Amino acid sequence: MSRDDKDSARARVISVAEQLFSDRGYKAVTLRDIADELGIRQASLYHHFPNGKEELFVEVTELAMKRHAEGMRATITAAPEDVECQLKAIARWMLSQPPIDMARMVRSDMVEIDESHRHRLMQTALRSLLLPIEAVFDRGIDREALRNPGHSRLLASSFLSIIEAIQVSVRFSSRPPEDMADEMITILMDGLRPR
Amino acid sequence: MSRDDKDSARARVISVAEQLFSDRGYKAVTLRDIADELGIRQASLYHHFPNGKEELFVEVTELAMKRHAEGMRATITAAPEDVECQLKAIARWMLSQPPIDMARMVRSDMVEIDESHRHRLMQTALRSLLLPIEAVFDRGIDREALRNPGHSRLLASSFLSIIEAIQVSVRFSSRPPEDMADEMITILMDGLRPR
DNA sequence: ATTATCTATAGATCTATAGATAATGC
DNA sequence: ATTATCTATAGATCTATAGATAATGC
Repeated sequence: MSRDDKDSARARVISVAEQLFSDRGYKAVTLRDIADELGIRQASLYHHFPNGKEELFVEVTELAMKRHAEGMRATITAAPEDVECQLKAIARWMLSQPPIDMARMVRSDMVEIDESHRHRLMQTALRSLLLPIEAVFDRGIDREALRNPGHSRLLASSFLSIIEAIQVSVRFSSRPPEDMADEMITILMDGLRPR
Repeated sequence: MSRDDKDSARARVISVAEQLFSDRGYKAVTLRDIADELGIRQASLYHHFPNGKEELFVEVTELAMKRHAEGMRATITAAPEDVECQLKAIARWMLSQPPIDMARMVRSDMVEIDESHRHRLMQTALRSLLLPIEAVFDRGIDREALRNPGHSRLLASSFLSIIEAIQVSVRFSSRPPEDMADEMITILMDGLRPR
């Protein structure tokens, strides 16, 4: 088998695993689910991931985080130097990716894996997702395009959770998620109070 | 055993199960986990819930939803007729309860249970959590205390997800969650843009 | 007599390992 | 020769059932 096939076989495993883990979480997805989706046998997964399910989950999550870190960076630098524009661009980027349920990740998935893996993944998630958004708010505050809201970390995690909620609501609404994100970002900027 | 003991034994099971399910989700919590926490044997749970794990989960979730519906109602009627006050009161109520991860519930937990149970629980969650918050926003819009933001459902689910995010962040921050909620509600009302 | 627990265990499912077989590249 | 799959299966874990035993109320 060629180097390409080797890569793409492993990449296919990761891609299917990411979809399933993203949807149902670490514990609820079995290796059998992943193998079935790939049309191979459960034991064959051990060729690509000799250390089994946890290794696969860690790898899937790390790759997703790497993708997010790079996607965020590219999205933000490509957007105009304006907080509202940058947030809307970030929202579009996030909505183009498989949903991340941070709450589930922290409270359900992470507790099932090794202490050392957990610690590293948490750091990576913080660096890849939360900090870039936080930086957008901080730059806005520096430029006095935002008044100082006190805690940009809280703002960033609220923003993230709103995007996640929109990704859930897609199941029940036919409204384009980008519309919903734009609407909420406008509200964050201008407030609900009439003027 | 007295009627009270009967009730309280069952109630203890439900209480422990709620804590565990709330923390780690349906699939990740085993009946053994629940029994261990109660200091009884796994099989003994079948005395209280003859239909097993799914019945227990459905009952736990329905009771939690009933509690939320009533808590929301009481909280909102006790609060002043002012959107900001009512939202802050709702936030305090939610923060006093075990966290609900709506995204996990919809995407992970609900897919593991029976179609009919799922359907009913989803309806109950909508009625108990989302609609009361939506109604607060709608009344604010009617009174012209809010400008019409278009979609109060989106607003309600965003609000809920912000509170949930705060409940997660309690793990990493020593800041009182009520402070964080108040800060985010003020931002929702007044916006981030300087004036 | 009723209620709440227990022990023992069946049957299903899940992760992981060992070793065989097939496909591909040199 | 290397890589990717397969079959077979061990061992752990999980849900659920059957029937025994202990505790409580009348």
